[in-house]
Amino acid sequence: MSTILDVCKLANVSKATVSRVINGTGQVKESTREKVFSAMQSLGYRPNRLAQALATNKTHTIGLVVSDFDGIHFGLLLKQAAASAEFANKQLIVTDGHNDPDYEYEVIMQLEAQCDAVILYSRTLTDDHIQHLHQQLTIPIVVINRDLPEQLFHSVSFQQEDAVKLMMSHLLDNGHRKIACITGHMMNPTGVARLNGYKHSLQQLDINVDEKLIKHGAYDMKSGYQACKELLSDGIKFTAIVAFNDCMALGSLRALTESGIKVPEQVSIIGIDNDPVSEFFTPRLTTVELPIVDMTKQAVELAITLCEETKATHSYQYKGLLIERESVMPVNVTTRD
Amino acid sequence: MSTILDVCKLANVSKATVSRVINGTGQVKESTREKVFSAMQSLGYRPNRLAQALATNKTHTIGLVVSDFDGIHFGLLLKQAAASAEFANKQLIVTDGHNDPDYEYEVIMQLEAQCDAVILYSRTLTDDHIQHLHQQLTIPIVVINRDLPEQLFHSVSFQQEDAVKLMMSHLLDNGHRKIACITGHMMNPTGVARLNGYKHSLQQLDINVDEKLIKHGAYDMKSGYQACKELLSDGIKFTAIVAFNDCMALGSLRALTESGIKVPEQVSIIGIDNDPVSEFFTPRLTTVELPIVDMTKQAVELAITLCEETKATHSYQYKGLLIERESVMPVNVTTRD
DNA sequence: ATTACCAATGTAACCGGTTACTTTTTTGTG
DNA sequence: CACAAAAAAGTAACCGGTTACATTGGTAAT
Repeated sequence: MSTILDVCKLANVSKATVSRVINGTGQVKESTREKVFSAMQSLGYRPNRLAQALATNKTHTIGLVVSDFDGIHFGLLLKQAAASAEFANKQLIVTDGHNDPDYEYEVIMQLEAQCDAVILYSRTLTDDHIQHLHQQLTIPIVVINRDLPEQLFHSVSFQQEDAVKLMMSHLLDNGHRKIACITGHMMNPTGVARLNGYKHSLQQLDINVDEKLIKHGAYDMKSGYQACKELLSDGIKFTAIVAFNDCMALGSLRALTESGIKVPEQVSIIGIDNDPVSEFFTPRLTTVELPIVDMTKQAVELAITLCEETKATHSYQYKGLLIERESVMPVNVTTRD
Repeated sequence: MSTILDVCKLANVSKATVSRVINGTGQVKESTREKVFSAMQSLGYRPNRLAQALATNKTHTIGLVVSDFDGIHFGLLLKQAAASAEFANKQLIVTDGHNDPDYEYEVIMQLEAQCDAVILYSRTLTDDHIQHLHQQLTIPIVVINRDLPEQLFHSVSFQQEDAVKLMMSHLLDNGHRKIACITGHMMNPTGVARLNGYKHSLQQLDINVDEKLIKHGAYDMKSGYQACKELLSDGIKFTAIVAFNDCMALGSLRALTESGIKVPEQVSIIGIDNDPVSEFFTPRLTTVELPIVDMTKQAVELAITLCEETKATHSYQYKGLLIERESVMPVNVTTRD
């Protein structure tokens, strides 16, 4: 690996001049520029980014931290983040927190010297953790898909409660009253907000919230499957399931199918996310879209903006959109009670 | 962000001493060690990794480059890589190549100063590209899931052709003779090897290879879906489909279901990967497992080993394992011709 | 021809660490 | 108590760049 000194020797100029050529700064005579260029060329020289970063205190890198690499919208999120970052000529470095808040906290603190900004998609950190990070870090932090108590940080969030209300309305409009609910983790605000959406929707119609209809999942197919199995073995009647993401909805679809229960004829299912796989199951899953791609794009753009200007708190909020497919139908009169 | 100098002042010692305390090297009196520790503590000091890397020429980081962030085994791969890296106390930095060989090449070259080793999971780079990289780079590179022409590089690979032969045997054993094939990209060795597996399996039984039964996909559900639709609209008879990954198998399952064709009663389907979602479709997909988790673990361990000792070429090869579920059944006699 | 100015380049300090080498302090021994 | 050896701490160069400032040389104006 050749260094700037090798280029200096070959082109017979000083470090400063080479640096000027690399960065296109200052005044350099055309002939020397060419000399330097061809020296760089023939050496296959590439400036050492670490050294550049150290000298300039600019890394041209944005960090993306997710709680876990098999997270929910993971694929779309990463893909869009990578695309947006490249578009802005920034390096993206992606890390996960192994679902461990302490580790995740440490990872982020470590990232400080390596990034100009951090995007955080966390489901394990508490609000306090994030608050602390925000105070400690000298680089901006953009929190994505998370409801913060107040608009203290830069954030790109989603109207969680309203989205669930949208799901519920769709079911309620179709005559469903006994609606089972498969939630996500309850330690973070997202799960709580969504559950509120479920409960409030029922309460608005004076329908009793039956705790036995609520099962806690972990956002993956298996837990959706298991939650549904429990629901069935509990022997409680229900005509529809709201799942707090598509994966769990699809897991429960499988559980129902296995038990010989027809979807949507006997039980309707609605998910949230609009996960790309949802369209390929039979029946195609009705869902509320969580526009993770747009949100990610926004988050990256915001992060990049913040690298240059540290302005006031920015925050953006997105909302859900119902995507009707085939997993919901009007409640079957014979099954109604 | 405090630096080593801040610690020096507070603890009233020199940089060298602080450095010794940080790294546990050299002789330091217990009392000064404590002094330095508490100074670091109260400042919340964290050594700047960039500076450390520059000084030592060791980054304690391994780079993972994938061609595209929605790649095939992507989730499992990243998760395992992250876990293995953390276990060895290495930082993992993940980047994608936007499916563009030139960009990917450049990304890898850029990584040189930032990593001690690179793991490459590429489906866009040609063998020549990889060869070049290998020559240019001063850090070791481990190629995963890719058949290299000769054992020139460190690699963790998979017996692609044999795996497809395994799939084919399973179908052939079940009496299938008209077997449609949904391939992946044909510009890289994996696709070619797999297609050879398909053709050779047939040839061994003196069955004609009918090019009309071969459709090219792109390893995602949509392309599997489309390939199958084409197969159907072409009006060619087939009793089974081999797809070169589970996603495409599941896409074709959907296409068949949509067209009212029963799987496996009328058409059998077999995939490869053992993608976690395969179990949740109905029927559960029969597949050949590609042990990506084990392979990844091996690759990371190899990469880490190579950071210390640059030894002879290591290579590991894994093979497929048939996982029988419900998407394959003996050919229906009435449909046989 | 002198001066002034500006373009082109070089010098050296700096970013935040590590480390070979040197100096100072402590300890042990006769 | 003197002195050698060992332990502890400091000094300064270095990693590979950037950049403020200094220097050089050429050109136009006087």
